[in-house]
Amino acid sequence: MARKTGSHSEITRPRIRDAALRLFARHGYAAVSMRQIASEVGIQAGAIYLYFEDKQALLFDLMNTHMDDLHAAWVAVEKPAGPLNLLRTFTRFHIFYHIDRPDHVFIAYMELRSLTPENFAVIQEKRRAYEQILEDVLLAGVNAGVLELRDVRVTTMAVIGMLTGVTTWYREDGRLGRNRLERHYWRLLRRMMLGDKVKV
Amino acid sequence: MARKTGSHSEITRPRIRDAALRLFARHGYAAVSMRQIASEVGIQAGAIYLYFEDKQALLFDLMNTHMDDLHAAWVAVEKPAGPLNLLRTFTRFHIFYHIDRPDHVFIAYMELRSLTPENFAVIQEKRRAYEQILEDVLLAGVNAGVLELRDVRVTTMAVIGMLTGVTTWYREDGRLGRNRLERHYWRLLRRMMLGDKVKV
DNA sequence: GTCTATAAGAGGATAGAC
DNA sequence: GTCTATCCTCTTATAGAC
Repeated sequence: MARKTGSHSEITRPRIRDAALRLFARHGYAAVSMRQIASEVGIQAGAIYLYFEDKQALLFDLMNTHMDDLHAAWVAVEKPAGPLNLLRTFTRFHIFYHIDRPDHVFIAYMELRSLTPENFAVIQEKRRAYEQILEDVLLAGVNAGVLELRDVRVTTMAVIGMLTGVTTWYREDGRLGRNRLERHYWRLLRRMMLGDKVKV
Repeated sequence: MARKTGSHSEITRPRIRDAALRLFARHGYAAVSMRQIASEVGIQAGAIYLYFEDKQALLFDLMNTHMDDLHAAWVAVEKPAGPLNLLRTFTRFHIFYHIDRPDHVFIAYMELRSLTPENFAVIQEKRRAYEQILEDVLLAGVNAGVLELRDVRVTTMAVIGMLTGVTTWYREDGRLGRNRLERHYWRLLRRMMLGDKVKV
């Protein structure tokens, strides 16, 4: 039953997404024209409207898919027992997932202001839900008496900021490999979380 | 000798800067038109060109002034003796300076990609120099045997990310006052920096 | 110093041929 | 499904009146 004749839907649509993702990340949503995106794909500007209602729908599709993929990826991760092991797993997951998708992350953080109010509300809620994952991990650690934190919410935001900040400076070909990077961050985090219970 | 008759240079120019700063922060450089900026000030678009060569010069002026002010503000801070006290002072300075100027910070981080290569190089170098301040503080702490850090550069970036991330969620009318906020962050930082030397 | 008017072009989006 | 052609609006920037 699959459509075949002359249809490139399954090829062109993802190619438009890829081009838009890269261009939006590089120059910003407002600075990129439909003509530029089309040119990257090798089609005409008008053809984009066969796949996306308008420019805003294209941006929303990129951000929304990213947030859904991020959630799904975390769900798929095997979770170890114990709050501290779980925190380590989240740290590793977050850092690796983010440095592997710098363009997605950049857009998801930077183009929130380019969304319509309705679309913004959707994305913002998914961001909140993701932050909640970390907050729940920390809360479990506190309740289990493993972590010593005065304010779980503030700590959550501090950790998210610290981890996500990696994407702003990490380079794949830089001095540090991804594994050493992750271990450094985990060392810092572990100290931060455990207080005087840490044995370095 | 000051010019007086009919000249509003000293009034209009800063008003253009203020309007542009707010609009750029809210909607992004590329999404804001000269007409919008002029309209906020109550002048015509053409009048902006009396004060700034073009739109790019306006953006650069905002970012460059911000970086210079940031450096100058740190230089003006009274520095205590001892690496740990100095780190505390830097933490407090960075958090307060940044949450007091959310629009400046937002632009300085988000609109780097909107700068011409020449202007980008200038701003990037000033950002690097600011990060160096923190790196030097940490280095002094390590050399004095007060701080225990494996990799000063990575720690610097982690701390900068954690501190600057505050601006993405902090609200002046939120649950937390600025002083309690700063103390929370310092608590986390102190643990992170001191390792097993900390007494909580 | 600010205005109106305008140049010269790029923007998003659509219509209709093929 | 993609093309060309086009509409109409908005853009940055300048010229010249006042």
